[in-house]
Amino acid sequence: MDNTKTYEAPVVIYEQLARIGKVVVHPKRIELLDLLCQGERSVEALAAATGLKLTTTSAHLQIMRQARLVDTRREANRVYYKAAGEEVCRFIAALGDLAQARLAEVKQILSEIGSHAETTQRVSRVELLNRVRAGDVVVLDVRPTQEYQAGHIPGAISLPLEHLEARLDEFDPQVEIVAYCRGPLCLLAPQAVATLQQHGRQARCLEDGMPEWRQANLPVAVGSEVSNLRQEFSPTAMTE
Amino acid sequence: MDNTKTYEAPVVIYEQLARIGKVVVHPKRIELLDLLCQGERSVEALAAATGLKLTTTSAHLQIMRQARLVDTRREANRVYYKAAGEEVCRFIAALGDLAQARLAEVKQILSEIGSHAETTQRVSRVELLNRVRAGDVVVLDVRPTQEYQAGHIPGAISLPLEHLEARLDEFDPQVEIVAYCRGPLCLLAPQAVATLQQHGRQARCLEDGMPEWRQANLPVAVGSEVSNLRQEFSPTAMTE
DNA sequence: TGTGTTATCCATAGATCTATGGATAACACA
DNA sequence: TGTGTTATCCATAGATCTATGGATAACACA
Repeated sequence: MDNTKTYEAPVVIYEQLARIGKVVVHPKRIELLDLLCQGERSVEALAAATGLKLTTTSAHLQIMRQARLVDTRREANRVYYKAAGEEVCRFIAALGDLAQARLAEVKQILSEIGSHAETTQRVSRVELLNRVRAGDVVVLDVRPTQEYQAGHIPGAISLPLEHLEARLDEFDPQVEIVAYCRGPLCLLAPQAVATLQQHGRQARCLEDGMPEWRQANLPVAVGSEVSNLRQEFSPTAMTE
Repeated sequence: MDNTKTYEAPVVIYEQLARIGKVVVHPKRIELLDLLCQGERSVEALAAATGLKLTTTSAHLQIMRQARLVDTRREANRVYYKAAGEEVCRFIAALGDLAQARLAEVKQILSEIGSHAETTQRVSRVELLNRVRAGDVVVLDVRPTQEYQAGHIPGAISLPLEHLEARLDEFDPQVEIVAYCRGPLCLLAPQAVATLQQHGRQARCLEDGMPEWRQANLPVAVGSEVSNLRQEFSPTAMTE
């Protein structure tokens, strides 16, 4: 059978797809991409967030850049990376969906950590918007402060998960809390809700997370925001 | 900063996602998955289709099986593989979309090969259905015969691309031809249309390919089908 | 049971990838 | 220009992946 150009082109196509596949073969690169879907970050910040050495982080970012999945911007000494378009974030979301559909382990991890959280229905974005207007709900952003400042739901309080337990008594058991984080793959909010529920608070997760909120074209606030909890915190405490 | 279980769970999640990412890091595995989205295949058939040795093919399939992206069925001596659900095919489609959006090379390959084909609008599934009923169009399946037999558009003629040139004179220049293949990543139909147009035939591509036709819940025929071209071919010629 | 067919398992050479220390580059600011 | 900061480049040891020949397993059929 002749093996001329007729079949060569499709092979080339698959090699191109594999360039993108190459990015998502390494867990840390998926984590980096997921972070970059939350907003732009410097290399140093990405290294800190993922626990990688700076040089290793940079090496991973080069691989992502070669696949055209990230864009960069230089500002003074710093280079800021971000996801190169919505398609990238949608692809990562599709990867997460597939993993949830096919890998029992993922389902199990999600349900274990968020076992309490998952027994209660998640709050829809529309419902949250209405209740924020009505003022009968506390919105809690449990991501790291940096991500909160890059963009959060207006009126949301920043309380990174690791500080939640120390500040539990600031929450009124009578007022429902809606927590959110990075999205369906992120376990920060389910963990926060589990903790809150264990301590007698009414708490639920928002459906999905911040990137999905953004994609739904809902309002996004940036920077610090004055806390509207009963007790005021000092700004330094808020920004870690 | 404490590095206890708080941040451990998300890491585990990304490792699970990387299990799936691992599948699409190799061009041949993407090709195999794309083939398996066309219908089930024996290991031997997959080896033949991709040009891999049998043992290599089997090794790739094991990796895909570990990621739960394929299901198997044994029938006598043969083991038949298929994509483990629609999510798998949607994921491969998402990968293709992302590649098209981000990689200029992919756009270029697609437009080069199908340069003529792409200047003319593709035919929508609805339009094709109507015109098949009206009988004023020839539908051409240019995939390998095996894939045609696993499922094709009712009334379509099987003419694998490599035999097209030899049988060009069987097509009436007055009747429009609509060619289809495996989907947006497959270049068989665009190549066929380009060849047909170069020889003075009216030809266009169908939007997407067979998997998308299936997903749209449109009728699918299986097995051989009597040709409805002006000239009849012997069944042996039809089945390679 | 014996023979033939198809797929998987096993072992391994060679290729590729990953993490990282050290050097270098790009920049701000004195 | 000199110094400090941030990121990339370079080189490389060690880890992982790929292709494949040979052995084995699972089955049909005599």
